[in-house]
Amino acid sequence: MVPAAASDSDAGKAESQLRKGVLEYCVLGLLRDGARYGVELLEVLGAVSVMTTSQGTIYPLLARLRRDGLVETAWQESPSGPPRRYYSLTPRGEAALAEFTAVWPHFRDAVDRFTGER
Amino acid sequence: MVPAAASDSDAGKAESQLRKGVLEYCVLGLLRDGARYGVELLEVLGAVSVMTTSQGTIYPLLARLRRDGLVETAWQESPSGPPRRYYSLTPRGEAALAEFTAVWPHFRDAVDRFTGER
DNA sequence: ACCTGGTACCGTGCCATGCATGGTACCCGC
DNA sequence: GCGGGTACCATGCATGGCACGGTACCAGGT
Repeated sequence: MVPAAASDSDAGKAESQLRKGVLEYCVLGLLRDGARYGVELLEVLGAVSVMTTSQGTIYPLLARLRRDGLVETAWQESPSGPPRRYYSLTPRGEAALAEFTAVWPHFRDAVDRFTGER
Repeated sequence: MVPAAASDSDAGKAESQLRKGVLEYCVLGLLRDGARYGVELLEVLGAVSVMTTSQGTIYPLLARLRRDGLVETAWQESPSGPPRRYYSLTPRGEAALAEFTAVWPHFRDAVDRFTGER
C-alpha cells in the first residue's frame, strides 16, 4: 500500500499538535458569545478547517472545563431531538480566557519571528 | 505557604501547552539561519520570555529531530569548554518547516478570531 | 595533585491533551 | 415497535513539554 517513506502526514500531525492547549481557549472564546451545546461547538469550530475536531475531543474537554469550574451547564429541551446540555462561561472561565488573550499575542509574534522569513 | 485553592498557575500551564508542537518548528526556523548548538538554542529561545524552556525539553526534542532526519549534527571544538554538537537543517527539515509555515497563518488567524474581541 | 564551578551533553519518568473508538439515550416517521 | 438521526459521554493510546538526575571536559585556586 505504498509505504511512502516517512514524510507524508507531517502537516496533519503538526496541526493536531498545534491544537493542543489552544482548543480549550477557543471554546472559552466561543462561549463568551453566549451558551452553546456540544455538537454546536463542533460545527462552529469545524467551519475553520484547521480547527476541525471530533466528539472524542470536545466532550472530554468540556468535562474538564466543567470539573475545573471554568464553565457551567444547563439542560434545555430541543425542538426536535434529545435534550441539549448548554455550556456557559463562569467568572473563573472569563478570567482564564483573559489570561490567555494576554499571553497569546506574545506567543503568536514569537512564532512569527522564529519561523517567518527574515 | 498558602495553598491558593486551585486556580493559581493556569497561565503558566497554558503557556506550557501552547509550546507543544510549536517549539519544534521554532527550532527548525532558527537553524535556517545556520548551525547552532543546544545551549545556544536555549539562549536564543529564552530571549523571548514565552519561549523560555529548559535542557530537559530541548535535548529530547533535538534527539527526535535527528532520529526523524530533519536535522544533522557535527561536533566542533569550543574555544573554552567541552565540545559542542552543532545542529543544522536537512532538506527534510526544510520541507517540514515549509509545511508548517503554510498552515501556521491559518491557525494563527483562527485563534485570533475565536479568542479575540469582536 | 586535588577540588570546585562553569559549560555542555544526554536520558528517564510524569503529566496534560488531542483523538479514535465504542457505547447510551431520546425523538420522529414509517 | 423499529430504524435513523441527533445528542450525550467515557476509555485507552500517542505525543510532546518538563522536572529531575546524571556524565564529561576544562579552568583556576589551594
